[in-house]
Amino acid sequence: MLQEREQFAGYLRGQGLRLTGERLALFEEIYRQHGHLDADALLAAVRERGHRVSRATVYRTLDLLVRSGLVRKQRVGARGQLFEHVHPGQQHDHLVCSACGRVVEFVSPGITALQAEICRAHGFSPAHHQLQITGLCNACRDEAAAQAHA
Amino acid sequence: MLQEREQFAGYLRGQGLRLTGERLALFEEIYRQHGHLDADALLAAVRERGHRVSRATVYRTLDLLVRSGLVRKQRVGARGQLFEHVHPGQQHDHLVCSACGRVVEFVSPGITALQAEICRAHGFSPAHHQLQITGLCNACRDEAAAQAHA
DNA sequence: CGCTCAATTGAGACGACGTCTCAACACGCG
DNA sequence: CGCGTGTTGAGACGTCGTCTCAATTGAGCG
Repeated sequence: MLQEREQFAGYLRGQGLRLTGERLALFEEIYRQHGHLDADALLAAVRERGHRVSRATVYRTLDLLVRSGLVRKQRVGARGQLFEHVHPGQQHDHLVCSACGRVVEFVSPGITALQAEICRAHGFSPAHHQLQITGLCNACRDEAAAQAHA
Repeated sequence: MLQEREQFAGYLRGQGLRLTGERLALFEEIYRQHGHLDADALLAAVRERGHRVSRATVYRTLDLLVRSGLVRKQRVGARGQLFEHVHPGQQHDHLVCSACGRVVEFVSPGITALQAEICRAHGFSPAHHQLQITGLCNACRDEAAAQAHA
């Protein structure tokens, strides 16, 4: 994480921007979190630690983090966008249960190869991909089956 | 399309719902369109043909079409959700240019196999998937290169 | 054919989410 | 210290989708 922090600081320096307390607090919080979280959750978590930060600053800082390549922004599930810090060399994707909304992460080694091939065929330079499989998780499938019986 | 219309009518009948003029107009319009479109575009297209339909009805009908399995709803690109009628046996995915926002469809035969394997490993029953590759299209890559030169 | 009642609709209020504006503030530098 | 630019918070604003509710429609039935 120290390396990432240096990357963030370097990006800001290079753009003539400042590494303020708010930005640092948001950066650290997003790296403390294991999975994805939305802007509101991030705001709540940072405030929980005693920082006074506004919603606008959360979105502005997330935008900077995305630009610096440290954070990924995705639209997954029903609404809103989720943020998560980038895991170097290990991009994961999502299984979404359409009944309970649960999101499970998985790693798909085969996807990257397919991605490169598809992009070559269409003249695209891929930056990253986002695969989302929608379906029913174990629990919800069983529940649906039980209801169908009754 | 007659078959699909029958499927829609059958779904409605089965639920004790009615096949009204508004629903039929929306159904036909979404099948006239080749690719994806958003709710506003659909509303405009239907009004263009002389039907008076409200925004609420558009969303309500789209929901019915999704439930009946005829239409797919996806979040792709920056904001909003896109709708498109289902092409039987040929699910396509999307390349999104992060510079100009252009969306290109492609078919990925290998994805379905990977999908099934991943779901098996995680105890999911897949309903469908959504793969989105973000990057730069040919034109925008050239433009970016030209700007870097100048 | 007209009744009845549930389904459907349109208009607009509402809610979630993200962006923008602007005045006040902070920080680096001469 | 004072200047200038970057940053911030509060809240207004815009977009997109949902919800409410009164008016309307339409299918089934006598």
